[in-house]
Amino acid sequence: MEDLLSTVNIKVNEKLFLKNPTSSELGMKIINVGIELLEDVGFENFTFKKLAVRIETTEASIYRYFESKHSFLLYLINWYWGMIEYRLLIETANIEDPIRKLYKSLHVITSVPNPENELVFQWELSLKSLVINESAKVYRTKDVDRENEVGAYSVYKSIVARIVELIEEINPSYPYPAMLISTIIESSNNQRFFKHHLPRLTTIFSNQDAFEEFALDTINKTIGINGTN
Amino acid sequence: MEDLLSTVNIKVNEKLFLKNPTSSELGMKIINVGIELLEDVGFENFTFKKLAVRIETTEASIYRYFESKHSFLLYLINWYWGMIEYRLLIETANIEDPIRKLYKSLHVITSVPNPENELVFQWELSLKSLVINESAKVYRTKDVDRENEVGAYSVYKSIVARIVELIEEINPSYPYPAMLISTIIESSNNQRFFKHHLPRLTTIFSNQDAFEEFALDTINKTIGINGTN
DNA sequence: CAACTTTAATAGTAATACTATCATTTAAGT
DNA sequence: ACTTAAATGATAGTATTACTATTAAAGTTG
Repeated sequence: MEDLLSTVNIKVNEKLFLKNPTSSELGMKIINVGIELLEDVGFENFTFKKLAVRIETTEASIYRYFESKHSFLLYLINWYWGMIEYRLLIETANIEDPIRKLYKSLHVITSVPNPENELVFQWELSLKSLVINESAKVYRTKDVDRENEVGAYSVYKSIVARIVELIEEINPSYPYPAMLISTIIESSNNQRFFKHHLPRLTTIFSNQDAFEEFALDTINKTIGINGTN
Repeated sequence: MEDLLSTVNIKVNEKLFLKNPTSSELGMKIINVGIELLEDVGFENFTFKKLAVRIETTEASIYRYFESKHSFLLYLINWYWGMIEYRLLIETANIEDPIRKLYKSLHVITSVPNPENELVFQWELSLKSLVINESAKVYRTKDVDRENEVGAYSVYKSIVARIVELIEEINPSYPYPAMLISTIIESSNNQRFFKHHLPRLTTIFSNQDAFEEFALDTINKTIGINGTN
């Protein structure tokens, strides 16, 4: 698997920025250093002022790209989803068996990149922890509906729809495919957060990724796959 | 079931307030009107200033009770958890069969109060929607660890632990009880939020509570209960 | 009714979340 | 090389937020 970012560029909904940050050096710096700063201080303590200082530009310049720190976060999360959707596409392209396809999809969606492996793109790790730590905040605001109208969540929805189709192919009588898959996606982030901060709320195995196992076990049992994966 | 609130008073960790709001009229107003205001404007737009105006007091007076709006939210969520723990205790007290006990517990934890039924306590509905809309924000901050140290999440953890025990009694070989139960709890809030704002991420049945069914189905299948509910 | 606690009133501060203006640098086209 | 446009930098300013501090008034208790 080669470097996706350098070859493919992920399109993000144009309503999420004022000016495309991937179109300029400053824009790219905002993204790169922004992810870093978000990781360091957390969303609530993150300000464009701080970011401006860190990349040696001005607040006003950043505001030319993004309306607010909230839409900046939304942009980053959407970039992440876009990347996942792309990976979903290419990494499952030549798999015929819907069950294997589902397993692969689950892996793409829920796994955490292993720092020992080659990274698929530069800020893969930071972005993933950003998603884990902050993504739940992004849609739980009074603005969801407005944002949803301009398509801010359509990538997320289409990822869910794609997996729902797979589940329906495997077991058309399972009644809750969308619930199941969005539960797994959200839980992936939750449980990984718990693991670091509230370990008694989760289950930890020392040597392997408990969440992926749990997800697989849950999916298998709920939709009724009894294969020997 | 009589009015719990009027007879029992839910103890909330003392580190979560500067002065116990249940000890005075103003304190109670802060809670009551605070819940209302939070529901109206959402956590990000909520300020003590606005609350002060609405209850005709001053910002400074509110700050005597709570350190910040974040700790106010944390207090409310903890009050909610405390209430759930209490209900868990009394509503499952005389159930012997661990499976029935688990089902009842699940209901207490995940159900949304039906406005057509008698309410168990006054702000039951508002508080529940507060939990649904805002609770994910409460622990996903850079302060979790510090707050966790002073016990801000112990009620939540003890609720999870209680259900984990039940699951272990029912099926000692199920490997992920804590993950399963915290997933269900978090998902309960998520899915109900999705239902209102991002319906394509969830499954909706017109005539019944799809989430409770889903939760039951998932629990039954994952831990291996094949009874007839 | 004195002592004490609680609240109200007012003021003030540093930081946040922006918007506006204008000068300067850089890049792109002819 | 020259003109024009676009992007950035520098600076300033505003309303709101998230507090803290001080003093006065009101209510409560012993």
